[in-house]
Amino acid sequence: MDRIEEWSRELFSFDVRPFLEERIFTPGEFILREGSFPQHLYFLTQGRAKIYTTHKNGKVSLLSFPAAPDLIGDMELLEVRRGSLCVQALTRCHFWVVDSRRCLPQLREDPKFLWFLCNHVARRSARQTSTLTIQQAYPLRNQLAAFLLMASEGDRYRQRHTEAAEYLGVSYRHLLYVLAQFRQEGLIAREGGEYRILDRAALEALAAG
Amino acid sequence: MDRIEEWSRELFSFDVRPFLEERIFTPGEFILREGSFPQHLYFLTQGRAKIYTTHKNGKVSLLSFPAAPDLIGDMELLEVRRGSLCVQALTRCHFWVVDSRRCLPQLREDPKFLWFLCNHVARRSARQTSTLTIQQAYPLRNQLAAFLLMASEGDRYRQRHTEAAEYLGVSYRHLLYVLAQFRQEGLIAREGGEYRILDRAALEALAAG
DNA sequence: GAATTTATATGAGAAATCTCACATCCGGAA
DNA sequence: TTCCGGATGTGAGATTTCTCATATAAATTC
Repeated sequence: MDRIEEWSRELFSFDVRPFLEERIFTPGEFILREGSFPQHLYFLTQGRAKIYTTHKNGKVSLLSFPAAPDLIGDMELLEVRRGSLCVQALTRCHFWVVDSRRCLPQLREDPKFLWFLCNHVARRSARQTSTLTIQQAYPLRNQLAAFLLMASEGDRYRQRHTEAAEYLGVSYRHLLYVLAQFRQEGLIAREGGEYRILDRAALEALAAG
Repeated sequence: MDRIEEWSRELFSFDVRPFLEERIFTPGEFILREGSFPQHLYFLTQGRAKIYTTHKNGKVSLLSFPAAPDLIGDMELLEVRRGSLCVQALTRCHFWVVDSRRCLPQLREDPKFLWFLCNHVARRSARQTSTLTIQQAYPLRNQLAAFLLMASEGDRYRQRHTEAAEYLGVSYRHLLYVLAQFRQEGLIAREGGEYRILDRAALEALAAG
């Protein structure tokens, strides 16, 4: 496969292929589980997963939906986190898996890879900053508007409400409440099993705060 | 100053001193302002600052209180953020300032520095993940307990309520409400201008969820 | 020192959000 | 097919949190 060669040349200064393995996870399968200590770096090349954590009070926080191309296991490589999150495949997921334990010395000396990693982690941090402050400053109404726009394909929105609630950090009940409000205001409409965006401009205005 | 030399040897493979400058900010002074594009990396060696952002609806989110040793301007160096945050000195702040524009080529090739940067950014991201999910899953009661323990020195808590409210992402009114609750339950007591922690164990239990 | 701002404090009522209860619908497993 | 767990939807009432008004104390400015 020369896709691998091209890709590995782009991200690494050294030949990473000896430490590389291709791997496929089926829907529902765990890439990382709470309490596990991965020794690998997972490059998601195809598919979609979800990252979440469960709290002592039983609530689940859905952190993100990584989709190809993305990187999983970076925080664990940097040893800033120790198995506090779950990563689970949503669709069939293809990975290029780097045995980071075996090639850690090379990784630590590879400016090309490290620059990529810095950018990757920093981008995630910037997203989190934004999510965190928006969540502190606005009610669900505004956040949901942004989420509808972000998670819809064209005018169609078809996410599981259970997942959306966990992602937005509100109760299922309240999510349905605000969705009903939007419907009543003519911003969205239900069509069979999914929703259709009727007034994109109004949602964008809400999302912008 | 050989403190600088020692420090620069620890973080950089190349001689960073030609690009280095020492700088002091007085309390209240801005290190970064909203809308500015810093071309520098600020190593906080002494003092304490605050990072915040203001939303369109007027609310202020206090993100963190960087204290020495810490790093400011890293996200901007990596170009994942463009002047959306304010950083303001709380106490007199001493910095070692690297002119990152002039030495960007060296920085991008320096695995020692990049490894440090990765770790730094990743640690911040891990903190944010934790903050974000805890905030989604628990009411102020629990978060405040954690904050009191974190922000107190010994048994004494003496933070500005205005700042605490912005940091915790709740209204001033509500913060006072829950503080009064804690007082009534005998967890804390007011002593002059400050508070004293009476029942650390109970607070720890609350903080743990 | 007077004036002005900023922080502290508290009340009342409204809005946002949560919990729990219950009904329906659908897809997969036996 | 039947059964069952999960997802959807809705109601009622409780809890958390917000907004606004108001008052005083402390700090800053002039």
